[in-house]
Amino acid sequence: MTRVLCVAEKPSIAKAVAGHLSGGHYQTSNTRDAYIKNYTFDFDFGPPWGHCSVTMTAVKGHLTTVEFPGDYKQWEYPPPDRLFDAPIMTVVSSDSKSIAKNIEDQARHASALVIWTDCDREGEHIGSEIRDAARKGNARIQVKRARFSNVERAHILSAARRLTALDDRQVDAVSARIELDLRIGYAFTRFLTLNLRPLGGPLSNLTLSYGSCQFPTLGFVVDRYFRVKNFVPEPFWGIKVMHERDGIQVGFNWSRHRLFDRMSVVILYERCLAARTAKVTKVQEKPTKKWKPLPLTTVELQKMATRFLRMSGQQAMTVAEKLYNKGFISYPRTETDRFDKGMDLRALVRKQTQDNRWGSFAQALVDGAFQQPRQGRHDDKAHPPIHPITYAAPAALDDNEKRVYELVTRRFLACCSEDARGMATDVEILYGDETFTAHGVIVLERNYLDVYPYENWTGTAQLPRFTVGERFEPTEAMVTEGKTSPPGYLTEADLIALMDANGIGTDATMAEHIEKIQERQYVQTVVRRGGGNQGAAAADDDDGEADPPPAARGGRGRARGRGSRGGAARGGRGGGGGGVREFIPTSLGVALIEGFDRMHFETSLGKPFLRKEMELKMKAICEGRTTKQVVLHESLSEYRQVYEQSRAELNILKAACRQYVFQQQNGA
DNA sequence: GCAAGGTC
Repeated sequence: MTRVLCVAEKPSIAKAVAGHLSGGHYQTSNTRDAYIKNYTFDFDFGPPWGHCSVTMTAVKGHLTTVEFPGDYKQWEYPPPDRLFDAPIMTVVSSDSKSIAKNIEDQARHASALVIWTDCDREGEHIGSEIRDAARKGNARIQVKRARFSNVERAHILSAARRLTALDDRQVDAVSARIELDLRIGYAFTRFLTLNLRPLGGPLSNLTLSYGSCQFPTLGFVVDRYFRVKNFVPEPFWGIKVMHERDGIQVGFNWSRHRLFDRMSVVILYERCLAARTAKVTKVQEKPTKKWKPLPLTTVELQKMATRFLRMSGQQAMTVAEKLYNKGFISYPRTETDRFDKGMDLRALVRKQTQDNRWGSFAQALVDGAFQQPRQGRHDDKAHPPIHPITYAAPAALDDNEKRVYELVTRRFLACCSEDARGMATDVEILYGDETFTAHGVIVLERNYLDVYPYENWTGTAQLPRFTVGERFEPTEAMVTEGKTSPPGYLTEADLIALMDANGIGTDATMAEHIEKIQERQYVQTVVRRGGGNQGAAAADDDDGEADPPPAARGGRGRARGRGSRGGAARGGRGGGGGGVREFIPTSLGVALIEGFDRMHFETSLGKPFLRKEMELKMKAICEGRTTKQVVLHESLSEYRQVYEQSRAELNILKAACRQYVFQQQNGA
């Protein structure tokens, strides 16, 4: 009988796959790693192997790391730029030695290896690490790869019978990323630390790290900080028309919205008054919907947790992982916002009917209100959207777990119900030469909103009846006055959204990068008082719309408008109390980003473009348009130039540090 | 002492 070794990316997948392949009949043995078990059973893979004796085990993510040889471990010598072409070694990481040994031992008895890692790039690379470990035990072992995107029984069984090869292009793409991150991260970290420490003061014992993800993340925080700081409010004027009918006050908004010239507005306003009556030119009533949310991804989970649960993204992930390990929710690291057609979602809804908060809602879905969730455009081909797996009674969870579980479950139930429905009315009037509009909505069916308190349908006022062609004299018309307002500092939800949009980090690491730049003392958080607003501009004009900052973009250096809030209370990690945490850079963070921005680079290190470029190059390797060797060569010579120039213009960076960190007033 | 990516 052919002996086959199967290896998954994590213990939970090994267990699930072993369960499906064996039909639940497997033997379990412990390994020297507390979390990893070997499962043995028989399985028929179909031709050519047929009936096999199988051992299924797992790794815990990457088995190996890369490092420099011993003579590059000192910081003082050789100089940091030697790290661009120093040799590097791939070694089994210290906490994975026994796992690698287990695979090596098991491979000795097997003639084939089947890799069951996640179907994403990193998973492909982990597969290659498993392959290397197995070949140490058995150089001639045949290597196959199973491709699966969830752990449903039928899907796993069919994956086992359609084995493919490991995709070495994806392996190469990741190994290029690993090597570049190591060389560039180490080289620039040493460069910054060694060169800026001599400035003394707070710099003398800090580690000034550079990383392809942490620096752009810092860059976002600094960028927003300057947009707030340099914001110059601009006054504007508008016209508002009010009319009362059937006991309802209707506010009509000016179609020109607002103008930045007072005299023009006054003239237009006087023409309105001169006309005395307004004429109704359009009345439109039509059914409208508020769409239910998309299935939950990691990025969305983190954004929601920071907004509604007063947790940091990092905390939310820790809690979600606990819930996952207890089997209550699905894998919490996913980019996928569409459910696989084959999944039995109704069965998952049914498990929630026993709850006394959302049970009756779930029951109504089971009884016929169920709707297939919307399909988003993202699919990582590795994991389904985050959803509850089994019912968790409140008593089984601690406080934070309860809140995250509730969020995941309510989101899931909302996804499986109907969009909210309403009737929208639009009325347009002509008053003088000016057009005004009023908009009203009545909510007819709340549907998903009943189970989803995180959203509301606002502006839901009913309009009184108007008829096309009728004339009326408005109860009131006035000139309004306001000024543009600055954006708020970045909230964690904003920051996560920016990282996501720019491809900085992965769903699993974004929260870590945010932690890292705090640990490095590049940024700090302050608590904005006044509650759960979402970091959008708090508009002080009277029509409730946020204004983009007009003049300030890019115009750094002119310090006007709101000043730094550096003296405000330091944000506690635990959230607590009211208020949303906002990120502001420290003087050190500003100095580093400003320093690099003032150097004469095509693309500054503080901007997200370099990481984006790396992403594109990885994609090109995967698609066979270039190779790992070419990418490494190109990127390293590019970064070597950046390094050379940074060294040549070091005085600019130092000047920025003196200016911001030491508050001295001489620029570059 | 230094990166980013997996996972527990």
